[in-house]
Amino acid sequence: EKQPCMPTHPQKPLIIKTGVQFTTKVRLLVKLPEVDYQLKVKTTFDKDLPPGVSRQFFIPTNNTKVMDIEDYSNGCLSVEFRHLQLKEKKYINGTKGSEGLLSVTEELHSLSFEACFTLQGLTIDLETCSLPLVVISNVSQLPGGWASVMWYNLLTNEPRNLAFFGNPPRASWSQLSEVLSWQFSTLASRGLNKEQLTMLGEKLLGMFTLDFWNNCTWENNPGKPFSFWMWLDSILELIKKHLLPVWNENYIMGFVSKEMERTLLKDRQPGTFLLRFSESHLGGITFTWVEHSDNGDVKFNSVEPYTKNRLSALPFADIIRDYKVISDGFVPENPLKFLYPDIPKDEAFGRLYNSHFSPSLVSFPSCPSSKVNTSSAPCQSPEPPMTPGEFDMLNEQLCFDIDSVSLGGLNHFG
Amino acid sequence: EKQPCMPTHPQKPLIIKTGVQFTTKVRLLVKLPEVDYQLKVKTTFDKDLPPGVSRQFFIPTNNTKVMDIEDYSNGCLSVEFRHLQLKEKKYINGTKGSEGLLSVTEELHSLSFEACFTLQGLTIDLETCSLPLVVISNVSQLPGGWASVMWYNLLTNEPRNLAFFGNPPRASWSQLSEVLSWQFSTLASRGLNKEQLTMLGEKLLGMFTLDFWNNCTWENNPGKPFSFWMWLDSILELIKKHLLPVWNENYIMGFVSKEMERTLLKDRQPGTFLLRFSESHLGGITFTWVEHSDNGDVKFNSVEPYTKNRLSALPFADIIRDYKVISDGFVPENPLKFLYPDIPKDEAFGRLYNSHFSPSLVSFPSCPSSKVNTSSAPCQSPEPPMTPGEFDMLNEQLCFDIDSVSLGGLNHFG
DNA sequence: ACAGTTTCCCGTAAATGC
DNA sequence: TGCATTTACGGGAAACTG
Repeated sequence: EKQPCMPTHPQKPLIIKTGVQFTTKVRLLVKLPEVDYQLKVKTTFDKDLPPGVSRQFFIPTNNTKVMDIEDYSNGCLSVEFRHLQLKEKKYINGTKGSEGLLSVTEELHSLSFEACFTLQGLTIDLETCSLPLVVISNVSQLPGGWASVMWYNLLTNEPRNLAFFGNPPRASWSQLSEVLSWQFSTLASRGLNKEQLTMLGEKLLGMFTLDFWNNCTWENNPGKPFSFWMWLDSILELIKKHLLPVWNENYIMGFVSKEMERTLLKDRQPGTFLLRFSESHLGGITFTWVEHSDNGDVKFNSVEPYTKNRLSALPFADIIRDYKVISDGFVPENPLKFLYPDIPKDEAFGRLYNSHFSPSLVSFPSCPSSKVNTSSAPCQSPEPPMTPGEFDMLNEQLCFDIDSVSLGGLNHFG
Repeated sequence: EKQPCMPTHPQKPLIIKTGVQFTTKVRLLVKLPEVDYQLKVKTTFDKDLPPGVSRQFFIPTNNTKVMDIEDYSNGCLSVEFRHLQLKEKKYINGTKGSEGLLSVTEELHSLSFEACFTLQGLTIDLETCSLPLVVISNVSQLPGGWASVMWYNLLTNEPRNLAFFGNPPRASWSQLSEVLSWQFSTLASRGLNKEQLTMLGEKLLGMFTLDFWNNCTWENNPGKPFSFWMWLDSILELIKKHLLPVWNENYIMGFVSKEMERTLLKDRQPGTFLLRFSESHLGGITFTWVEHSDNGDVKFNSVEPYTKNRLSALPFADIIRDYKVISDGFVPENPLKFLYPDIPKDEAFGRLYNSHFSPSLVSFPSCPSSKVNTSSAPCQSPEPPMTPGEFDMLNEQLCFDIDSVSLGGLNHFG
C-alpha cells in the first residue's frame, strides 16, 4: 500500500497547506510487555504555542486513533493518521496575536501526539511532537516556507524551538552552499559544481539585498520583487520539468553574472554561447552568444528568457538547434556554434535533440517524449546538524517516534 | 457593483458545479401596496424532484433572506442570494435513486423560491422556480451539461419538465444549426456561414454515431472517445483563446472533411492551403496544402494539429508565416502560398502577424499581445422557443421573477 | 475490470484584510 | 493605499464506486 508523505508536495516535508490533506505516523520505539489492550493516540495541532504567534490551527476531523502492530517491521506499535486537514482557529486571545513581526512562512507550528496507558498499576503519559512545521495557504508561499524549514534544520539541533525566527542565526557560506547544491542534487543526477556555487554566492550577495535572512529581494527588479528563495525554486522547477537532460550534462552554467559572461565570452570564437538563468524573470533560461563585427568589435547577444510555457511547446535542446536570426543577408542563420568553452553545438546537444525536425516546422515526425534520467541523487558529504541524508529520510516518511524512556518529554529524530 | 452571473462559468448559465459558489436573484414583479414589513424569501434546491432522479442536492448555508427595494430600477422588491453552494444529499430513499438511466448531465434540477405574506388579512403564498438546472462536479462535464441546457431550451416551452431527458425530442436540422452557429457568434464577431454549417452537419451525421441525442461518440477514435459536444466546445475554447483574429476574418474553413478537402485543393495552385479543426484531437487546428510532384501527381500534406499549448507559445498567424519544411534541397521553405481559394498568404494574414520575427527565432522584439476584437455579437434571427436573444438575457443576469398573479403557481421568463 | 463520476489539488487570479 | 495573505476555481489527474 502506498504511504504518502506528510504533505502532498513531494520533496518538501514539514510544510502543510491549509485545506490540503496530509498524513502522519507515530511509532512506539519500545515493545511493551503487554499489548493486549488498546493504546490510543491523540494528535493535536498547535498544542502549546509560544506567545507572539499570530495564527493558530486545529484539526477539525477525528484526531484519535488506536495503535496497531506494524505489519512489515519488528512488531512495534504504530498508528498512521490520514486525511488530516488544517483549519485556522480564529481569534485566539482577543484579536489575534497582534505581533506581525514574522511572516507566515517564518511562523513555526507543531503537531503533538499524546498517549496514556497503565503498566503494572502505573499510569504513564507519553507525549512527543513533530519538528517545527510551516503552515501556508497557497503554493505561492512554498518557497518561503521551504526556506524556513531548511534554515531551521540546517542551523539548530533543537527539537522544538518555535521562536527560532524571532532571532534567526546566520548561516556560514559553507552551510548555505551545501543545501543549495543539495537541492539540485535531489532532482537531478548532479548538484552544483564549485564554479556554480561561487557564482550563485556572488549573485546572492551582489544582486539581492540581504537585509534579513530570507527577505532577500531582487534589487534590479523594483516593480515585481521576488525573494531569493522564490527565484531559486522557480529555477529548480524549471530544471525538473524542462531541463533535466541538459542540466545533467552540465551544460547550464546558470548563475553567471552579466559581467562575468562577457569576460568569459569575449575571447572565444564567434558563435560561442553559454546558458544561464534569467535574473529578471522567475523560471527563465536564456543564452548569450558572442559575435565579431566586421570592424573587429565584439558583440554580445541574448534571447528573451524561455519560460515553462515556451519550453513545454518545444524542448530546450531543440530550441538551441533551431534558433535562427535573420542576418543582413536574408538567409536565416543559427548563430549558436560552440557551447562555452568550445564544444561544437551538435556534439554537445546532438543526443538531446528530440525530433530531427522541429515539430513547429514540419509535420511528419511525431515528437517522442524525451527520456529523462531520474536516478536518485548521491548524497553530498553530511554536515551537522541536518544533513541531506537525514532529509532524504524525512522525505521518505515523516515519523514521530515516541520514546518510552523520556516520559512526558520531547524527542525527535535519532 | 459587479453582479456575477449565476454560475461562474461565463456564457454557460443554468449549470452549477458542486462546491463552486453561485448567485441568484428573485424579483417581485408587482408593487405591493404596503412594503413596510419584511418579506422573507426562502430558496430551496431540489424541492420537488420527480421519481427516478438519482442525485439530490441542497444548499448548506443560510437560504433565507429579506427582500429589499432595488436601488436602480422602478422600486420593486428583489433579493439576491450570493455565495450559494451545492452539496449532495446522500441516500435519499434507501440507496440512491437506482435508475442509472440518465447521465448526470441529463439529470435536471431546480431552484425554488418561496415567500409568504399577509395582505389585508389574507395569507398569500408565493412560489416560483428556476428553469431546469444541470449539476456537475467537474468542468469536464461542462460540455455535456451545456448541451442539455441548449437542447432543453431549444425544444420545449415547458418551464419545469425535469423528466425531459427521459424521452428527449429530436431537433430539426434548422433548429440545431441555429444554436451551433449562435455559439460561435457569442464569442466572435461572426457565427457560422452556410458552407460551414453544411460541413458541420455532414460531419455530425457521418463521423459521429448519433445513437442518442447527445451521446454521439467519434467513430474513428475508439481509444479515447469523446462526444460531439466535447469536440465542439474544445473548438469554441480554442477560437476564443487563440484564434479570434483569424476566425473573425473568416479564414478558418474548419469543418471540411478530408475527402472534401482534397476535392477542393486538387485543382488549385500548388501551395494553396486551408485551415480546419482536428477530428482526432480535442481542440486542435491544422492546415493542409496541395503540392504538385515533378511527375505531375498531386500531393496533400497536413501538419500535426496545433493545440492550445503550442498556440500560446506562438500565435497561429505567426505559425503560418514561419512554417517551413526541409525540402530535398536543404533550404527550408514555406510551402504555404495561397489561402484557399487563391488569396496570397501575406495578403490574408499580413495584418494578423504579431512580431515581424517569430519570438522563438529571434531575440530583439518582444511580442505584443494580439489585439482582439471582443465587440458583442449580433444576434441571429430569433426562433422559438428559446432564441439567442433570450439567452443573452440569461447570461446577463439570471432572474426568477415571482409573479403575484399566479399565486402558488409556477412561472418563468417573460 | 471498467466507465462514469467525484475528489483532489496545483497554479493563477481575484478577493480580502491589515 | 499598498502589501501580505487567503480564497476562488479552472483544469488535469487520481480516486472512488457501483
